[in-house]
Amino acid sequence: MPELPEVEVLARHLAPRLAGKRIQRVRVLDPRSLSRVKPATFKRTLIHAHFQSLRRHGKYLLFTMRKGRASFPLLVHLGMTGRLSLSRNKTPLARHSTVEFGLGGATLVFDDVRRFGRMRLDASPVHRLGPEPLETGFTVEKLQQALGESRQAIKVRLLDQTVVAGIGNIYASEALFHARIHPCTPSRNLNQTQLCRLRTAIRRVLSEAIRFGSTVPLEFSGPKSSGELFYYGQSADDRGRYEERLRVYDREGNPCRRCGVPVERTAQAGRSTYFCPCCQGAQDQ
DNA sequence: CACCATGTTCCTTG
DNA sequence: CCAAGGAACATGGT
Repeated sequence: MPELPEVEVLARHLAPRLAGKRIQRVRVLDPRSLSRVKPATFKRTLIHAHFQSLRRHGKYLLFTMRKGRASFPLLVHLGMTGRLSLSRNKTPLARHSTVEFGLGGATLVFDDVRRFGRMRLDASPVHRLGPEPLETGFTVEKLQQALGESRQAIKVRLLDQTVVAGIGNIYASEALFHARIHPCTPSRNLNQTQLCRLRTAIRRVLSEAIRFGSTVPLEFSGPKSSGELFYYGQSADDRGRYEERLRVYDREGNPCRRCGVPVERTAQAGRSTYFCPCCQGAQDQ
């Protein structure tokens, strides 16, 4: 589920609810969800620690924990299917729970079907990330500088987290559609106009998704019922609204919403790319 | 059974 | 050095 927008929405949801909360219990149900730290160390370090702050960096959630006078990081990456939910119940809607934090009255659950998500106690991966696309400093010059002189296809380049932080497979295709750039264009061939459109398109698709409440429809069932439950929505209504917003992703063979020509799918770096052959025609220049 | 999947990392080949 | 491709990780949906 998670690209930058989902992680951002999740961070905004959790930050105020976790602030100041103290971890009373740590359960590691699957040690594969931990990276570079043994379960015993993980538990010993986090037990009795407080949540101090939470920030998103790319697709990472960076929690700053506090224990006594010392602060330390807790870094979470959701992988493909990771979810974090805060629940009052003892049995949250988590069928594949791998790590749980007992907070006294609530439980923070890390649920991850495919188990590509990771938790760790160092923030080093954050330092390798490229610029944050939604920050004011993300100018055309910054984007150009980040792309460098690479001949790599722009779609593949956008998935590189050291180039720009937080763009995933869905928004790479979506941004290139809005920028009217063919996904196979060598990135160094992009002219000033295209770079300008690309910058705008990236910021547009990401911020629209955040505004929407996230792309893979997020659902807050909490405010109505338990008050603290959070998970990705499943309703057909949510999915419908979500899919309506996508212009090309997962729409192979369907008419382009702009010109009506069938959307095409191709594979790049082992992943699907969707584009409109008419609106995103030329791959040179 | 085959193929696909919102992510990252590592390795090999050209 | 760069780019591309594949595999690995693990599980579920179609």
